[in-house]
Amino acid sequence: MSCYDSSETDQISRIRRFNRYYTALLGLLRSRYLGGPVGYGEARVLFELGRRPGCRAVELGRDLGLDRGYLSRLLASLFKRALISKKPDPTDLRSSLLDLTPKGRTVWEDLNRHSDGLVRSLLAALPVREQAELVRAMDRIVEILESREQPPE
Amino acid sequence: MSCYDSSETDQISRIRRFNRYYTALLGLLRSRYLGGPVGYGEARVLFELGRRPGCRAVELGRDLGLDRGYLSRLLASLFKRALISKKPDPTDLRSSLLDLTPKGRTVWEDLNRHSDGLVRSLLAALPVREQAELVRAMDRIVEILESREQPPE
DNA sequence: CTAATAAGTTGACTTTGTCAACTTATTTTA
DNA sequence: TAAAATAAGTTGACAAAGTCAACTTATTAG
Repeated sequence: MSCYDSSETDQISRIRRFNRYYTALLGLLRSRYLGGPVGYGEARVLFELGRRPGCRAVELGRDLGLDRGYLSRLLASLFKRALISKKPDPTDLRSSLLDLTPKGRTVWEDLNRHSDGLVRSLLAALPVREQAELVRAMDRIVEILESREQPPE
Repeated sequence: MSCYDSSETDQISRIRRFNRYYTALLGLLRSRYLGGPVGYGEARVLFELGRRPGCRAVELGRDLGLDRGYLSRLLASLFKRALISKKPDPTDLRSSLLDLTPKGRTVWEDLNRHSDGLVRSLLAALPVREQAELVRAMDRIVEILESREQPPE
């Protein structure tokens, strides 16, 4: 086995190593949400909604991979706290079009500032060259994975 | 803003994009554990224990980032099902040295086969050049992040 | 020797996620 | 176009995952 072994087995174990490493890192970032104004699930919904104003629950669920029932409750909770608004979808009476309220937008901005801060402190711990290389590698991974013919459903 | 903008703001948003993408991917992989012989938390513990025979609970907890109480219950459950064994730690009567039982080792092998299969099917959806590039990018990310002076606690 | 600290357990609790039944609305199809 | 299939969303009942603090016992530090 050479120093540049690229056997399938080796590749798999390296990817799994990355997955372990990144699971831990994301867990760390996620833990920094504890005690915030909204839970992690709600934060994900708010965040996505902030990026796609006027979308319907089913789209949020698809994008975030959330169960319909769970999402329904998350939305109900956000609605009760006046962070999101609903208006009737003119093309489908079963759905509503969702939006952030001004208050929700404020929380959204706070969450973004918070997330940015976490990532910023990560970057700050690296030399400038590594910062750039890190970002390039991440971009490339997304690019490659998105090019798959059939992303696993 | 040039095509190769590397302002801090831009880097942060690209990292956050990667985090979103990879959160979804890990969630997908994780969901494939549903209905297996052990839950996801137990699987993580088993997996780590398989790689570090004879370790103590506190080390598992550190490495996996698990709460002591939660871990204690996970271990109790694995013990009750005879997947792990304990023997007294000669140097500290509060701790036990943990190991997989033969049965636990079998489950561990199944889990690994399963995880390998998930990753393999991911790789299989990519051209060979991209496979290699993907793995290289992942290695590099781990390398860079591990070089940080103070990994966020 | 005492005080502080660490490993692990337990109880009580919250959050997160899953599943299926159900209602209402839309789409398909015979 | 009426009946059947499907889709969006809600709800109840659960299960899994994770958190927190009090507690016991053992170890270490002062």
